[in-house]
Amino acid sequence: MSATPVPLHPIRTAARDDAVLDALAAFAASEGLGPGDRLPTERVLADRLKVSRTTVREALTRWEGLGLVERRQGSGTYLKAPVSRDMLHLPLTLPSGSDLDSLMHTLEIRRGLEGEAAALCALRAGPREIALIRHKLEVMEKAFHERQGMSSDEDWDFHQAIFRASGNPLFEQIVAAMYELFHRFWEHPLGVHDFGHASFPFHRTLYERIAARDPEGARAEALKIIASVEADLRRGAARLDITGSR
Amino acid sequence: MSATPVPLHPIRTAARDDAVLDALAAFAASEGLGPGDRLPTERVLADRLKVSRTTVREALTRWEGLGLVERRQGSGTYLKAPVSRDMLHLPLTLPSGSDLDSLMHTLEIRRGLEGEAAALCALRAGPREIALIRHKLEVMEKAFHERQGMSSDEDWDFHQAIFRASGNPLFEQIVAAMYELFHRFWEHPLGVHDFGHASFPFHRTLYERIAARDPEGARAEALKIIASVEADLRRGAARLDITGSR
DNA sequence: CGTCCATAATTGGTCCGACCATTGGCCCAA
DNA sequence: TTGGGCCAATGGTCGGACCAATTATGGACG
Repeated sequence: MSATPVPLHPIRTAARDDAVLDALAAFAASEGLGPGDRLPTERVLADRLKVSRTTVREALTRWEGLGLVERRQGSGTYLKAPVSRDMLHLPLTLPSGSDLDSLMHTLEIRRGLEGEAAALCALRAGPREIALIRHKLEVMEKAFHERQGMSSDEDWDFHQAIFRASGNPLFEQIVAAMYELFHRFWEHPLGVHDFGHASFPFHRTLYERIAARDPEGARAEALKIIASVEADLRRGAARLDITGSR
Repeated sequence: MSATPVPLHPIRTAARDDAVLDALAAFAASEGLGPGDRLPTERVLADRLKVSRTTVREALTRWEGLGLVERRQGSGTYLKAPVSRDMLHLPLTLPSGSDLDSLMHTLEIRRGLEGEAAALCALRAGPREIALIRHKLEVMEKAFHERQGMSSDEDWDFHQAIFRASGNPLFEQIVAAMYELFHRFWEHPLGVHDFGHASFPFHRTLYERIAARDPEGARAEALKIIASVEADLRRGAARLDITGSR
């Protein structure tokens, strides 16, 4: 078979659902609708778009499944996330990960991405971004000393600032999903009440390597943080003798 | 804020849709249905489950949006991925730019993940996995020589085999999304008709490092592939003088 | 005047029956 | 064997109806 350079997209004859979502995204953009805002009722949409309510509902159902929208019976349909006409929806489906392996898997992804993001951040961050990262670091350190332990929120704010300074929005979104995945099954620190403690000093060294515009140094420090969390996780797992089942 | 150990699942007022999906997942499990298999007609499901076809359709629409299922009018509804009652779906919405920067962003993600996956693969792959990777490599090399150039499909098959051998299903899913994001705006090789050509030899060296159980060597070879594609992309962009807009 | 509660209107959730568009198999003829 | 045309099956859309939860309304009562 000879090469077929053209992907030959299958022709979409019926794209009514997609058309509804496109129109809705355009509407949200023109109206400046953001998360929390309420969008028109299904009946209004059906009337305005000249389609049946069934079609509107099918379209909204898809957005609901993607977590973009929340429907409240008797109240209305509300935006949960910013929507746009050209967005890529990446549904990650994985076997119910309440076991140690799944937690480790999220850390493996983070190991790859956090190192890369830190390196890129050291290359691209401007003075303003570096100042912001420093600020987040200080907030985190303050919270650490006050509460005698790592604080998830402040810790995430710090990492988030680094991702944003990397100039690549994909880092933040993917790692945010890993964070959520991780915390969904990490309600208790597995009996290790100083969980994450060991990773604390590396946050400052990571900041220093970024401020020094040292990509490889920053990457190394970021990897230390992940390795430290991994070690804590293994420690807690060994203590609780987690075997894999929920 | 103090720790709130209980996730507090939002109250599910209406669980009819979910009940349908649960029943369908159970059915798929009992029948041993896998990807590619066709599942019962909407009308049959509605009759069997004692719900209306509308409800069945809403449920299937959610699965369709999650990419678990594919509907073909006039033919039926087919499984695209293994489904299970307790499976975690983490929808991820990414801004999909159509400019050069976005293409580069996907490569930055791949740089982090492919290196990590290659290293893990070298650590964990068993003889069977390594044999499969070798086979995919040979298929790719054969296609390369026959068509005088890289072939996307065979190339992806090779990388996919590596991801699967890494033991972490997240790698394949995330990078698959990056692939899609990349190819969505890369119909033509930007005028570089030997696009990807330079990355060809590194595929074999990558395989050799994996077969030798050399994690860091495998990581290095994987990074060479990404760097090569990046260089090609910059080359094509420079030629076409792409400035960012589509 | 303000508060409280029953009532009505609004809105999403489900159901039904019908029809359309596409697909795929079947049969028959060239 | 091949080709075309017919036809049943299947997903897609439609309109209308009713149910359930929520919210707004407005009057009664302290």
